[in-house]
Amino acid sequence: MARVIDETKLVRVHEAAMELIVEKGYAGASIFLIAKKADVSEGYLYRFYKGKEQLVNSLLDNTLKEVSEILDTYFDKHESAITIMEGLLSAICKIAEKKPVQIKFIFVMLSSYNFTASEDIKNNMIETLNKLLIIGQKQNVIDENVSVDHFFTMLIIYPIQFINFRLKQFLRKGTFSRKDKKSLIEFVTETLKK
Amino acid sequence: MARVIDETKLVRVHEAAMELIVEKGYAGASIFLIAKKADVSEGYLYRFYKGKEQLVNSLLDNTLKEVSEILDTYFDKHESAITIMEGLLSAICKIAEKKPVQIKFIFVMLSSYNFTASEDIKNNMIETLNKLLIIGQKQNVIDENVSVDHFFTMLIIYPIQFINFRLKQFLRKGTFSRKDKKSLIEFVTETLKK
Amino acid sequence: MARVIDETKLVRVHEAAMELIVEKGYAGASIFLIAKKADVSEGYLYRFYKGKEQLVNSLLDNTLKEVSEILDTYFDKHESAITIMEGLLSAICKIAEKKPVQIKFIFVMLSSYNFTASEDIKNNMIETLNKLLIIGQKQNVIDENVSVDHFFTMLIIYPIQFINFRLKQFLRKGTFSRKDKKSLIEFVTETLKK
Amino acid sequence: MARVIDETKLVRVHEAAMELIVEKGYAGASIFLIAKKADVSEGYLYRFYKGKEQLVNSLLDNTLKEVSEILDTYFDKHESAITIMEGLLSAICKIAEKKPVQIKFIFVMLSSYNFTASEDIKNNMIETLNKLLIIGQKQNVIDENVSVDHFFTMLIIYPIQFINFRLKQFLRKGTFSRKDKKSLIEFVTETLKK
DNA sequence: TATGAATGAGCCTTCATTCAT
DNA sequence: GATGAATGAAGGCTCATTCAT
Repeated sequence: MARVIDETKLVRVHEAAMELIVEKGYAGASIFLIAKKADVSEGYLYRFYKGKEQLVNSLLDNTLKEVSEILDTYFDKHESAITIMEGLLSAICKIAEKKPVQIKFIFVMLSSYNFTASEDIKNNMIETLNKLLIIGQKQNVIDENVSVDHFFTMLIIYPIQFINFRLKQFLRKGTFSRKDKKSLIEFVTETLKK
Repeated sequence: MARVIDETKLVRVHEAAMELIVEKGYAGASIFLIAKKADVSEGYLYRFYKGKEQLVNSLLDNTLKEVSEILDTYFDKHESAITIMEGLLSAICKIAEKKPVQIKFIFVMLSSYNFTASEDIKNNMIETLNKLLIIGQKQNVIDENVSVDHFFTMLIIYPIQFINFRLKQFLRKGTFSRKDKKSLIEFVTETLKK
Repeated sequence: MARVIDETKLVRVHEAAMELIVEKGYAGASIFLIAKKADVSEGYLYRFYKGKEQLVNSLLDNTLKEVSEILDTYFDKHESAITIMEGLLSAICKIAEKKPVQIKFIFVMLSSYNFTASEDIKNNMIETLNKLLIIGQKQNVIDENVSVDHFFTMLIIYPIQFINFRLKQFLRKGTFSRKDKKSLIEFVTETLKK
Repeated sequence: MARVIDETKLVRVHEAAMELIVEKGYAGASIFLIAKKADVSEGYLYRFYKGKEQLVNSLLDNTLKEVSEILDTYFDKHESAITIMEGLLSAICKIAEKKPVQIKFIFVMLSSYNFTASEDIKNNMIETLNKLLIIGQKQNVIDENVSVDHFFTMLIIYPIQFINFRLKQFLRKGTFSRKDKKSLIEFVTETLKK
């Protein structure tokens, strides 16, 4: 039998790729650098992906899918819109604490005109958010005048941006604390309420 | 007379660079493409910039400076915090209508860990925003609990993101209408108010 | 028993290699493709050959040896030069019908400055052709003025080229029929006669 | 004004490419090696060709066109089929003496299943050869039984093969002398006559 | 023995940058 | 001053080869 596939390796490639893309941008994250950081040969990733672009697209999809699934899970488990929203925000913050690269990666990729989330993930997310908005408005925790666009931007984009400008040290030292988390959740839910 | 011609050329280079970076990303916007689009030779820009990176950094600074100056202008001319904020938001929207490339460019560049606004511009903006926040809270048009971070994210980042996800057609067809403008200004000011 | 299985495998590798080299050239015939076509692992052939180049050299030698041995066989069995030549030409045509890959392979490899027949095979062939030429001239079936060079080119190279330009569809649809065979044998023998 | 194009450079690239392809095959002739041999930068040829394949295709076309044009010239200038054929053969031999690389290059490329002459050149050549065959048969210098296929193979392919097996030193030391030229022309014309 | 996961040298190609004109 | 021909470093990718299993 031939050597067995080392699953750790692929994970290392994923992490190295995300970190380098965040740090140096898509073009700056060369295959050489990614492979070196992941302690893997340059040819390795071509066993799993057709090329660099496919790797990055797959990474973006998986990362967004994670957020999308968190939303779905909360949506399925709970009835209260406020609980769902707080759960989602809390989950996003937890990712920011535990795996800040992921949030940075989403941040970087979402703001590119070259990469977009796959239609499936986008549609699924929009659908759930639509339902959540209606429920929230029925339950009087979201203002009647809030449109889907603002709901989406406020609930998903705003937190990601807020967290990242922290991590990017745009305004102050780059950490995202428990206090920030509380403040963020409150700000978003209050804003949507009215 | 000769000077005038030069100025036009450089402006053409700037516009071409921004358009191409927005469309194809930093790496996709090659010097060849930029020069071609600007109807200028490839070597031309090296008389003014040390290289591509310096050009782009300069572009980002100038674009942000424009926004910063709009803020300063409104801040100097008006006493009412709400008027200043509405003026700023309105100005951002006007840029989005008149020169959408600029807003797209800021959007793309801000969400990159490679490029950052120069310290000067950043500091000046933060200073003014700080003052505005305090005035706004005194005038009871900004909630007491709004921190500088949220104020900045909501007043500057949120509009840019909102506009761009429109233009990027993330949620729906990519236009930014007068109605959107009104809705955006209302949403932001209402949010900050309480 | 185990040996037999091995032999089949190696034969499959040989055939796959020749087919792919003919179809895609030396560089296009990758080890991966050869192994896949032969239903063998990529590492397999390295048990028998030092590398790709050795494999191909060996293949060329074996294929040419086959032709050389046909010539020797006819030469040993028959006295009439015309019978020997016709036998050889007929045998070459038969290969072209039964195993066209072999003829294509010789065609492709002979016209390369990278690969040459091994000295042994070359020398043996030249020796026999020399004898045959002398006999043929004694028997008045080969013109006195025909040199070894022309004899070799006409008897061996010309048929291979003629067949291949047929198969390559250079002039017309790519088949090599019985009529072509007759025409080829006649043309070559007539040419050498006078 | 910018630097002026150095025509010599491109010629050097062409020669280097042909020489290396002859010596090491298409795959062995790397861009690095070609550029080095031509004393040109690696990126140079991409100003004129889209890639390696286009360069080689263009080279093949130009080389074949040269032969094709020689044929046309003789065909237009002379009435006698034997003069035309002798002229063509003589011209091919002259190329072999003056620019042996060209003949070697045609030899190598024609026997590849990956590269073919462009349809235009092929068709033009076949057309002229067809006319020449008919004229030759009318003038009793080409046997009635010679088919187009044999005519083509004998008049074009045979000489190229003969010359190359000389140059390849398959049978003897690799030169192609005046005596060889005479012998070749005689052999081909005699063969076709009867 | 045979496999095929993993490697990394080397390929083709792009493109920021230089500099002769 | 302005051009654009030329460069060559660096990029993405392929594939012959190795070797743990």
